[in-house]
Amino acid sequence: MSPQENNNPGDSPDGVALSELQLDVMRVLWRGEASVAEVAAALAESRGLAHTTVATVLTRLGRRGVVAARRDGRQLYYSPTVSESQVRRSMVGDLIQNLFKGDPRALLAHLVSESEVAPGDLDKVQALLAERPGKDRGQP
Amino acid sequence: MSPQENNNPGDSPDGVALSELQLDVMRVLWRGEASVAEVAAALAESRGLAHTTVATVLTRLGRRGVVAARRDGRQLYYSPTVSESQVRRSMVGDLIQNLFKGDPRALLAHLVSESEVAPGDLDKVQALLAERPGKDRGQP
DNA sequence: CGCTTCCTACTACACTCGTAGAACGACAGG
DNA sequence: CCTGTCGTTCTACGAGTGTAGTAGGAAGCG
Repeated sequence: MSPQENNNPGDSPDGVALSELQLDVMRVLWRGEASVAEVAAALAESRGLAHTTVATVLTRLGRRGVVAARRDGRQLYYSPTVSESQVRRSMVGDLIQNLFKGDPRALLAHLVSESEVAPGDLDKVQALLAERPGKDRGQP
Repeated sequence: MSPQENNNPGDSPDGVALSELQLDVMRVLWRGEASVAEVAAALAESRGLAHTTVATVLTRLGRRGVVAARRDGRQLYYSPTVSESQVRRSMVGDLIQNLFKGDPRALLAHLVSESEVAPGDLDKVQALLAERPGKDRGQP
């Protein structure tokens, strides 16, 4: 399969659930386009992966349409086709659906009761978000 | 494998990540001990599963130590060995770790910026939690 | 020009999950 | 007593994942 046109006709992945490794890889790509070697290098510290492993992961992500590959010489440069916030939206949504009956406020309650967030935090968050409106909904 | 003593020596599952189906099954058990048939019946509406499928799922959950089986005649009655909030803690924790660099406040920010929770919600949640202190941390 | 090096593509394997059929044993009804 | 019924256990299979080796081609070095 040529990696350029590896996007199946039924593309545009809206339900994007990624594993831990896949997220680690994506996080590298979200910092900018990267070759297999660059991704492998970036993950070398945290995980000692063979670089064919990284290649496999990227190929499979490509098959799922969540990254796109551009060939330059014999090197492949990968870039994400989904933004981080898109993935967050999707995965947090799934979690809320599965674990909190679809009620986001139940998750909030969990956070508070687990002392993960304090009463004052919401104000701060609110203030922060007010400063930079729009944020990064939808990738550039 | 006899389902009574199916708990591996390295037991006590603290990292409990469950799939959607597994959660559906657990939700039934959290309402009280149930046989395979009862679980299958409870899920019959939402999912048309063969009851051997349910049996398989329960067996596998048993192997992982998240449910315990009690035999009565030739029937097996399953009950959870982990509480719902334990699972929530674990899975929300994972999500925060993987998607929000371990910062719970980043998840809160996401919730707010996605308009999943409104500014006033935290107060309500807080009030609710104040009424019933302790809640159900750790199963009975 | 030939050999080493680097990269991708293919293949492989162990494991989990969703899903379910087949086999087998026990119990109840005629 | 024999046979059907019901429940568990075993086996199976396709898909996805983590992980990596091998093959094959291009590119550079001497």
